[in-house]
Amino acid sequence: MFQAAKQTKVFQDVVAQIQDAILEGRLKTGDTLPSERQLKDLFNISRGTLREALRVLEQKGLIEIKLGVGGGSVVKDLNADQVSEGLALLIRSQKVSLNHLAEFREDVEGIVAAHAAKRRTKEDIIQLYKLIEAAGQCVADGTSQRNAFIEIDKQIHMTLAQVAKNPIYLSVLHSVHENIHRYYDRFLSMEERELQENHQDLCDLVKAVEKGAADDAQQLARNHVQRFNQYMKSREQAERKVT
Amino acid sequence: MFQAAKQTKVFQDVVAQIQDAILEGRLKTGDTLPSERQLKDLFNISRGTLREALRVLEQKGLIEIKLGVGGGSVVKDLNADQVSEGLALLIRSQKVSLNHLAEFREDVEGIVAAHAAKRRTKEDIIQLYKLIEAAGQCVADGTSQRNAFIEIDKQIHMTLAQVAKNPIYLSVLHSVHENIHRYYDRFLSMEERELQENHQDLCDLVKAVEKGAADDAQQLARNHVQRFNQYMKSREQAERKVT
DNA sequence: AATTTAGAATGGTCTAACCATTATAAAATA
DNA sequence: TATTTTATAATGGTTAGACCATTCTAAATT
Repeated sequence: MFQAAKQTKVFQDVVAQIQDAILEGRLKTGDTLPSERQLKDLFNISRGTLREALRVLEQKGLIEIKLGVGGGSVVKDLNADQVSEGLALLIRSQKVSLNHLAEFREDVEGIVAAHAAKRRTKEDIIQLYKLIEAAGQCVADGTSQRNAFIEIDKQIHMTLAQVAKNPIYLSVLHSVHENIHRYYDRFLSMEERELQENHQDLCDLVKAVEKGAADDAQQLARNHVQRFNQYMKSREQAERKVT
Repeated sequence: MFQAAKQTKVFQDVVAQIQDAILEGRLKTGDTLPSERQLKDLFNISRGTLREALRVLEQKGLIEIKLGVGGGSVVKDLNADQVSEGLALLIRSQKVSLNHLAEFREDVEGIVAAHAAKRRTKEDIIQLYKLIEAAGQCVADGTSQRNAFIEIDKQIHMTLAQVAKNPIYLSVLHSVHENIHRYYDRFLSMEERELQENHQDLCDLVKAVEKGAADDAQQLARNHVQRFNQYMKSREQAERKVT
């Protein structure tokens, strides 16, 4: 399956060979690569060099390395984790502010809603209404279910991205939510009134999507996100006063 | 509810320490880390383990490793490379099609143009007109300057993203262009008429940005990208017939 | 039958050496 | 003197072999 390695840097050649095998489907999600001691002989390299290659593949999100008997390198299902980590690094290095992220989210969620309104199927709508109902239940249960509500809110947004039928939006939105929450979770303490407002937003949004009203859906999604952003900013300021 | 208790793996601890130092500014862009043999003593680990950590940091885009005397690990300036590579992997693994990427680009370039129209300064406009002029020169010089034209076209789009004053769009668009060109360069063979059309598109777009007409700018940008996308698709079909 | 224990396979780490590349200083040359 | 060549040394790249830590499995024990 593999060839003996040669190039300027040996480990890069190994990375390229295994990566290609994965991307071309010769290695599928869930497949386990041979053990390090077998691989090093297959590639005719030392174990240290092989391990550098595996570490790179792991960091790329292509494999996962498990310990112990029956462990080894398992081919991972590709997802948005890398995009997400890239964004996270940009934020932590202060090249991107949370305001930038908030604006970006507002734009993207608006577009996603518009696409969703154009492409939704009956099944999509059914799924969305299930989530809306679950969210409503959380609101009815009061602020104790706040975290549950926020989780469902996120699920609704991600579902809309799926309904939009363009996986890039799914990846991008996943990254955005991932990073927004990483830095804003500490502020979350919505009152019941705010929960209800948010729930109403989502109801209106899903209705617009159901009707296929792309422009309405886009505007509703933008308003919803904007409200969230403003809430977050006011929370941030409140915290600064304390500090 | 709980978080992983401890980093059992030594190299991960080293990655975290160096990464934090970079992100918190204790290590700045261009700084050179101590040599591997010094670092391994500082961390009190073996060189192999240290090198695994450095490989991870390199893959994350945080450092660059140079060979020879005076070489070593240099702190890199963070850019969109990681986001870009993430997207590239998603495309190569066929989780994302080029049509998806084209749609995404159309949306994003439209929004970027709208933001740019709202936030442009005099200096921005001057820079844009310089690029427009350079592009016009390429068109005048005929199809031999095709590649130069496309390069300037790309620069105009990236400049608009800068004018939009949100670095996320810069990163995202950079990633999109990177990946579009990686897969479409082979098709590029525009005729003079098409070059002129594209140039006219860009002129109109910059004028709209100058006037602050966000909606117009958005629509013009979308049309421009859409034309490019359609051109690419027709090219792709033409190639398929040959095959 | 359930539990405990021992073994073996696998990744994680360490040590110590040698190879390959490259900037710099020394030496040779024009 | 100025330029070119060569040697040196520092640095990353690679190798080899050993041992430790984790974890699944099967044997041994209860």
